[in-house]
Amino acid sequence: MTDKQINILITAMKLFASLGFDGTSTKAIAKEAGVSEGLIFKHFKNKEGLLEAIINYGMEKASVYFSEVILISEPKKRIKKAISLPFTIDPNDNQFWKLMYALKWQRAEYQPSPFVLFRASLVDAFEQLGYDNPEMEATLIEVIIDGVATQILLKNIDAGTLLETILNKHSLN
Amino acid sequence: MTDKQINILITAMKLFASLGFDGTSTKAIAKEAGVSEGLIFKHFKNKEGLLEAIINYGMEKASVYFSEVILISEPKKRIKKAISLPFTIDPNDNQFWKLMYALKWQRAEYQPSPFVLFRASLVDAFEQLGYDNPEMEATLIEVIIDGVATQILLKNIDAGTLLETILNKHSLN
DNA sequence: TATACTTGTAAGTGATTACTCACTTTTTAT
DNA sequence: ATAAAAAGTGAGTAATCACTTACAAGTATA
Repeated sequence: MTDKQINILITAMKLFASLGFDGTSTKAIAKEAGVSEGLIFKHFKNKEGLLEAIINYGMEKASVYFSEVILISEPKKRIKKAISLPFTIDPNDNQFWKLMYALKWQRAEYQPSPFVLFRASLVDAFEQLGYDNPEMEATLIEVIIDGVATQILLKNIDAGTLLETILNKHSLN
Repeated sequence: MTDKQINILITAMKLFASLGFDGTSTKAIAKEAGVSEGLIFKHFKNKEGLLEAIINYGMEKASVYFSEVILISEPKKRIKKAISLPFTIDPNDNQFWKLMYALKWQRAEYQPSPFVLFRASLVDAFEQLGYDNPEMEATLIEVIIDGVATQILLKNIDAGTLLETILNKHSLN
């Protein structure tokens, strides 16, 4: 991808994140990015293709963090790392994650594969630890991640001691 | 409100919840509700007014549940009840809450007053229990509620034993 | 029954939408 | 240097958007 293409991508991502996909016109994206409207369609075929490109671009960067969790062999450490994920979101990526969470509520079918693998590695960790119901324990971790992400991305809470408190309640330190 | 008005309201809520506010046209609402498009504007002034009416209608019903929490004087019981809230969502109200959560990610400024009072009552409960950081503990409860709601509304998880597990980790039973 | 008011409709309105197309400019390869 | 390909533009397009308006039908009260 060229610099100009990435420019369009980032601009569109910011607008989608703040105004929503349907609330953002291709004209507005072109104006904000400083290119002609036609160029968007030359590069990304249509508006939907632009959204897909944004998601792929973002998930490619994000999957690095998921891998870091999955590759930890010691189960308790893996779970600990998983919970810490939303606390370590790069503020530069805030808009991408806002867009991802907004899409969650509007496109029921959509569930990127990194998330699926991530969940499986959590279930595995709880199995190794001999928990009665590893599936449910994994769900509880997802609950916390979703909840923390919501608080961090929407209100800008002071996450300072929150992580430690959560780890305490789950006996993970 | 007349039956016909409520009919428009419910129809619009369903469409907003599944297609998004911007993704739903007033023409589509009228067709689905079996009324003329003009009638929507006669009753609700404009599309934004329709959304406000939906939110007011839904929050009025929902605030009953918030009140039930706030009115509990024993702090531990109040917190317990708060956590149990998302587990007791009436499936008939699923679409309303999906809409509310979707709006959260698109309308940063919007925060209905029942939520504000609800949070204050949580902070108060943790203060009564002598916690070091009642604000953070309240945030943690909100984290759990947001996370559980996300899981229940989007994936339809078996919430069976999840509530008990959460209450256990928080020493609330 | 006559009058006033609300409820409802159908056919519009200008503005905006995603997208196309004919064309020019820039880049790349030989 | 030249030809081919890619990048980029700007003025279109039909369709759809939220919303209006002129008017008809229904309903309540005198």
